[in-house]
Amino acid sequence: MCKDCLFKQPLFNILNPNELETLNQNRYEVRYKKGETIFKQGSALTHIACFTHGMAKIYIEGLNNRNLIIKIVKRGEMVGGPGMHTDFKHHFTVTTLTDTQVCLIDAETFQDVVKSNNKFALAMMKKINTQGIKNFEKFINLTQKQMPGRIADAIFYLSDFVHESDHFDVVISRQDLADMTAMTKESAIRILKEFKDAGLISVEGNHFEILDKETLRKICRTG
Amino acid sequence: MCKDCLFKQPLFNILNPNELETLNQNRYEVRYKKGETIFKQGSALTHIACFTHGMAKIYIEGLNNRNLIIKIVKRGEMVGGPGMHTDFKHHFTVTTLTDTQVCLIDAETFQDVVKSNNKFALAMMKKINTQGIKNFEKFINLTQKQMPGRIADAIFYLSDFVHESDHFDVVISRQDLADMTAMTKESAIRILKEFKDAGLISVEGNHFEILDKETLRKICRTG
DNA sequence: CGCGAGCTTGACGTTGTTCAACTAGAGTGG
DNA sequence: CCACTCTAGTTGAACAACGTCAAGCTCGCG
Repeated sequence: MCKDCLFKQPLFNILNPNELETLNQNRYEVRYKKGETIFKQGSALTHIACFTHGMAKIYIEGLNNRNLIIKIVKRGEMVGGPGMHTDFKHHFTVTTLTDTQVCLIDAETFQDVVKSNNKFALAMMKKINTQGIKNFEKFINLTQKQMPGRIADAIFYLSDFVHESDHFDVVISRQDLADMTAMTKESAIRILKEFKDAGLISVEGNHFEILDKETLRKICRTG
Repeated sequence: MCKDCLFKQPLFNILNPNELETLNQNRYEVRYKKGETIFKQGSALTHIACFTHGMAKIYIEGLNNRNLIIKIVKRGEMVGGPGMHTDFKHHFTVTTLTDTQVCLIDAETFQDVVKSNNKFALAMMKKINTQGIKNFEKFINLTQKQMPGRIADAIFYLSDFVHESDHFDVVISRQDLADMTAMTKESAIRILKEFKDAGLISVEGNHFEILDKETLRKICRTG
């Protein structure tokens, strides 16, 4: 039942019981194993996903088999995409990083609710625009910073947003880290080593630890 | 009068006469000379702009005085930005490329109309998401293509969207071209020269002409 | 014990930037 | 009308950043 869901989007509290029940009637739960694909870029957008367990990476499949990871999603988050209300296709691929459980809500039903509740529509717009602001920052990060700045950004993203701790075990591979920062795996590894040698971070396999937040933050700012 | 405006967004046809009149009551026209700034990044988003004459560049002010041009707007287009419905700040700067005339519509009034008319709200969402899809493409263009691919993209953008012709006089400087493609002015010039020497385009000062569309398109795709 | 996937390292080549010099044209004042 | 200046554009040489390729490593797993 959506109304009792502990992991639902705060957004859904705007809905009245009827609307929430409508969504509830048009959803189903699915479990994915690590590495499975929930949405595939180019395929039809028939559902939106709400994460109740696990994590996934959202990435754009670009040129020459290169990917660009734009976001890592976790419990409580909702994934629709810019295909919603437009061409109803997926413009990115979503692949799980851990075993994952999601609720898939019918996209048409969802759009009906948006149409019927304009407070909800406004909140959705706010959500979309907030993502837009983040994308602007990402543009600057990816196009105007050199590799150390981009890796530092990624480390803070993992620390502040994904794992919410200064020391954490990453769920992503080195290749994924490279795909977040628009560089090659080898380069990403080299920068990590530089940071490690400089005493900014500690890296042992998948365990990361931020040691010198100040300096690392400075590298973020200066690029 | 908005209702008689020849250059208004098709979007506004969704509004009923009352709503359109509300906007009409809360707008004013402003003329800008070439090079003037309409919106400044970081300042308060109090109005949205509808272009009735002229052109402008929308760019993000990034690191070390570098800019990233994300769009060129012209007559008939509306500029709000992701600050709308969120923090009500501008997240980019808009500077005119020619003498320009715009209608500035009060942002709060605009939001009231969005709230009251959910068909309009949905259309706005569609518009925002369409821009989101374009931003995704831009991510790939800027991060996964080398300079020739990026310049070729920019040339097609100018040809297909801005000037709508195979031969045109650009309104932007070489520096602007560099800011569209995330490279230095010198690099942009060099690539233009390469294209010229290869017989793909003709460039005389500000006059551009696409000579070999096929090859240029191929450069776009392969990066 | 061996296999394979992900990780790491080094040498090398390419791509793109920096810096400095030079050019052309548009305005400005004598 | 002629210097003069200012800006945008152009070019080349040196250099730094980044990618490619190939080899070796580690560690979990059958």
